[in-house]
Amino acid sequence: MALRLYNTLTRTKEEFVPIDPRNVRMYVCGPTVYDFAHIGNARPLIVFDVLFRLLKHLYPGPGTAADGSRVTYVRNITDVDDKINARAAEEYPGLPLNEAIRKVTEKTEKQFFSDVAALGCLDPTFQPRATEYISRPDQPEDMIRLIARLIEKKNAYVAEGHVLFHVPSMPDYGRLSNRTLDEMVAGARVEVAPYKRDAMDFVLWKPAKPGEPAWPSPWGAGRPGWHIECSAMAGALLGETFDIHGGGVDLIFPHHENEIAQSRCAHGTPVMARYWLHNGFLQVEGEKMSKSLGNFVTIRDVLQDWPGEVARLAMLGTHYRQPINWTLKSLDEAAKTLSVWTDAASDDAETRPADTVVEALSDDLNTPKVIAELHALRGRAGHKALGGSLAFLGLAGGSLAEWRERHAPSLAVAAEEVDRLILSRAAARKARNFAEADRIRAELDAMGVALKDAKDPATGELVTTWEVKR
RNA sequence: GGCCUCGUGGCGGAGUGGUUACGCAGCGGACUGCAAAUCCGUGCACCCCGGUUCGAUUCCGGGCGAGGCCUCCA
Repeated sequence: MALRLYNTLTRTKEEFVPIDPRNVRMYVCGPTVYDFAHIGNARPLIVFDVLFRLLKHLYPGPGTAADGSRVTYVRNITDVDDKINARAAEEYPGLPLNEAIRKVTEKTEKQFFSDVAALGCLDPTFQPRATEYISRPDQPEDMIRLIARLIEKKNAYVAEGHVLFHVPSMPDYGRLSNRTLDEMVAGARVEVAPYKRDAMDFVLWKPAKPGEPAWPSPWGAGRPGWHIECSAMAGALLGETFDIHGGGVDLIFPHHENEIAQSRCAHGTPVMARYWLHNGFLQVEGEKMSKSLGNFVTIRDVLQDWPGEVARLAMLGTHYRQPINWTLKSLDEAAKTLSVWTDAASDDAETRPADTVVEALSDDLNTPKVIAELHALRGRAGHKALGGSLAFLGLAGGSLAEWRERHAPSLAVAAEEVDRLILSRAAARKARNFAEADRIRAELDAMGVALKDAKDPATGELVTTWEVKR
């Protein structure tokens, strides 16, 4: 079955045809490591992890990717940025800035890795750090060489220690975000730095202020602009043109537009990536998530209360391009649903995902449809492929079981006491003394114990089980 | 102001030019001494106004409403 993906570049759903089926290549913009990742950050992590899994499934077997498979997935880590500097100075005022920055990035990165793993995401093939690709002679591409090439090709110029990309040098700049230069100039609301030739020009390299981290370059000691990082890392690890580039909708402009400008102009290629995928935004309880509203939710916060698989399922309940409303209710529902599925799948030895699941995913990652298919799978005799499908989707991580165990409310009385009461109730029922039986049931209920009567299908005998009410 | 996305039943959320989404909740039934749990069944929808069409929730135009981008942002 063919994979179809919605391409922002063409605003249509297109059949996915890889450039090289022996090595399908995908790049996704990763985090800037200055603070805990929030639940909005979790969306692209999960969405593109699902796509990664799907690609691996659709392109199985040995290939020419770095790990010998047929899929290469790159998700970068931005570890050089103004926000990092600001945070470092704020958090470790006594330390030299470089040292403080290292502390912030290391700590944040560690937390990030633990967050994504808990959300059931597989490790990407590469997770390059921006600082490692400023100058990188052992790789086919790095930021310094990329910038030098852009200057050489007259797409960039040096001004007051900065290197700037000259936007008008690229005739079809704006294709991804579907806006023309004129429109952008008309809409510009930012004060233009005096050294810019054009208001739209953006920074490739900027001089470091005293005390700030700096790397040597032909244009003086400084640091890279944000956009050039992704162009360099993608170029180094995926080549001049690759298959899929992903990220949040908010990155379309200017980040992805500028990435395209840099990479295409430097390489002289008609496209940077063939398919551009963008996930929609996330709201929390119907409101925009922001620190001022006090509804800022980190992944860590969520994982404190919920298993990663539940958060993942809640996220996949909405199609990735739609806005999603992150609510307690949806988490609660996801927990219930996943519990039911997990119980049903416990005797399912299948390791492959069901065809219907793969089919739904292949239609532009229609995960809500996938969920419907999982419900259908549960209804089917033997639950064939339910377990395999859950594992495939990263929904069988095992922390759900721990969570259910942990959230089973504790009981004030000993289990033996409960068993004793159940026995006397059984005796009362046998004697058709229902008043007494109901009294005992009410007593247990008051203790937080719920009873379930069932007939043993083999013997026809009445069996009473109990559980602690939540 | 420019650009983009979206508007489906009580709620969440797919999809389609004419036949069931699916889940939760509700309702009915089975089971039960009565319940609970479970199972089975089931009602409820396509923002408004025009247009195209034999027929539109689905296509086109307009309106209203929500969100995003244009500045760091997933």
